[in-house]
Amino acid sequence: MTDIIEKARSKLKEIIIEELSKLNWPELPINSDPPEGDLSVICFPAAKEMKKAPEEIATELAEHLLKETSIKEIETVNGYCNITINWIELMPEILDEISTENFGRGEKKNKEILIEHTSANATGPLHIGRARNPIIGDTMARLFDFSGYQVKTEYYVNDIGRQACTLAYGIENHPNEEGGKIDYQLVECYKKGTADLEENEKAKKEIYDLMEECEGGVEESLTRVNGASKKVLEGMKISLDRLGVTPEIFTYESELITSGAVQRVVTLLQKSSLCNEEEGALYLDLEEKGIAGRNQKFFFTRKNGLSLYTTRDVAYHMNKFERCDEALNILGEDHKLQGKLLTIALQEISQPVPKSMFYSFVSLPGGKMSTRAGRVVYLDEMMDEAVLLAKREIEKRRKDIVGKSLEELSEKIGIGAIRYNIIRIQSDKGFKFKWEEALNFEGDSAPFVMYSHARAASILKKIKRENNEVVIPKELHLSELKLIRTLMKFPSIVTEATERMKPHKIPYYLQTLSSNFNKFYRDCPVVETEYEWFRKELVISTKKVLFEGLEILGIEAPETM
RNA sequence: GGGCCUGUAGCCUAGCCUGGAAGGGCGUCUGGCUUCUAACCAGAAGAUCCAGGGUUCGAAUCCCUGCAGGCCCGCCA
Repeated sequence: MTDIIEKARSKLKEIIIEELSKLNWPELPINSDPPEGDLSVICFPAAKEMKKAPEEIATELAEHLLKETSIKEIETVNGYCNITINWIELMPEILDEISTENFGRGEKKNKEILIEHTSANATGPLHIGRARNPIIGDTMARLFDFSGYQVKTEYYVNDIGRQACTLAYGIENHPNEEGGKIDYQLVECYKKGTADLEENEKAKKEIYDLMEECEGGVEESLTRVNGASKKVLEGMKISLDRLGVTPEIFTYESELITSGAVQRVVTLLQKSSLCNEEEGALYLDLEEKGIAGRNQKFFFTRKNGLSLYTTRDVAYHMNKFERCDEALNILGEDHKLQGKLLTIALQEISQPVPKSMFYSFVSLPGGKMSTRAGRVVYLDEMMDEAVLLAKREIEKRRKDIVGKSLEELSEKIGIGAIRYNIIRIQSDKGFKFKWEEALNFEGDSAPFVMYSHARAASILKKIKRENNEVVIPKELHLSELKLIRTLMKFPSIVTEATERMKPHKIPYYLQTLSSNFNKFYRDCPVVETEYEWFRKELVISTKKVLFEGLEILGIEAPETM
């Protein structure tokens, strides 16, 4: 992506540096993203050497630079020399760039990235703590796609192991037909199964036997357990779908056993020089990898020879890399150590390693989320609340929106608000869930951004003239300048958010863009004015960037609201 | 005990990688809808950037030491 402004900035920087050396002044740092203007020369460092106040240096420098035609104006504040580029002369190029179809989109890369997200144990309905995973994962998938990668999304289903076996046992021994949606229905079976596991020796043995059979690859047992997980998963998928998240591939842990992939990993790990044995169980000694203490022994088989979760995870990643060039995992922070061990194991057998993004947990005002203590907010519940509130808000201000349109719009706004409010927070920051924040429809929120988009759409609808005269104003209104400046940042924001895996950059950017657009349409009338053509171009571009920014967040941008 | 992460106005949050003017939002107070939709806009008040030390002309940002909170430390998943 050619960046006109970046070029203009670099050129101007060179000019400034040249001027400084001509004047025989010390070289000064230049800020390329100052709070005011486009470039800012920081004059403090020269103060001592020149025996002058920074403010005085700034003023003098400004006088020397003013003759430069690419500079629109210079303001000196507290020893900063703030330079505004002459945007008008760049305007034709800028308009060209921001109006291209692919503005902000990364060039097509011939790289397939597989993003694994959610992968929650299929034992019951998703709650809002877990909801952070699909929202981050889906947003990253959209970001990578927008940046030009070929993206696949995948949900890893842990359909063997204690939880899955307990579920299968629960369904068979405590059938339940009540409770509506299937994941709510079956979680009751799971709860009863868990109670049995804890209190009833016979049940415990049955569940542990089932686990062993699964790990050992007994087909009938695998089918039983996999079937149970799949049922609950159906319910979870409905919730995810409503959130706008639809993982493309579901990979089942059991498949890794039946395909022999796990066994192959065990064989590979056995050949490692780090491999040791203790009472028949195999482990890697990680001392030389800098891991000491309790985690030093990384077991990959049990004394009965069966595999462990991490062993299967190694197999899973080898399987993944047969299907992609890069892998990204979205995981809760409780998986950090696990991720580290996985990486070491993969490296030990010369396999590629995945990237990981970890997020902190969501708690409730009463404390940690706990199904047992009845302290949970389900994702479904939250979506219902948000959509209902959105509906009430629409009814308050738009009597003309009714019926199906009302339902659809409420859905877009309610779901959008949730996604926005979760993704806006940096992922390694934990937070307490509060209804009033989750349901915020003002300020830094999805509806705020959506509203700006709808206003842009509305302005465009009011433009009647078709072949407007192309007129670029001789002066830009400050609100126009700030809007254009913000628009031009979009490509670099997308790149940064993708590459540094910081999806929260997008809502932050959209908030700023919306805010600048709102000020623009307050200050600069568009319809039936001398500058209708020019401003219409700005509105079109803003609308498109808002639309695409929201799309990256998985939020639909309505034409009216 | 060890490891990782977080700490910024009453509340939420950006900035930390790459040092240079503490940015948004909620809430509070004041003002603005006969003029492209007021989910908006303008203005005000509100910050010892967890504490202490170090490096630097300059530290929210880098380094060290604490403190507080979260997460992890099984031949579980």
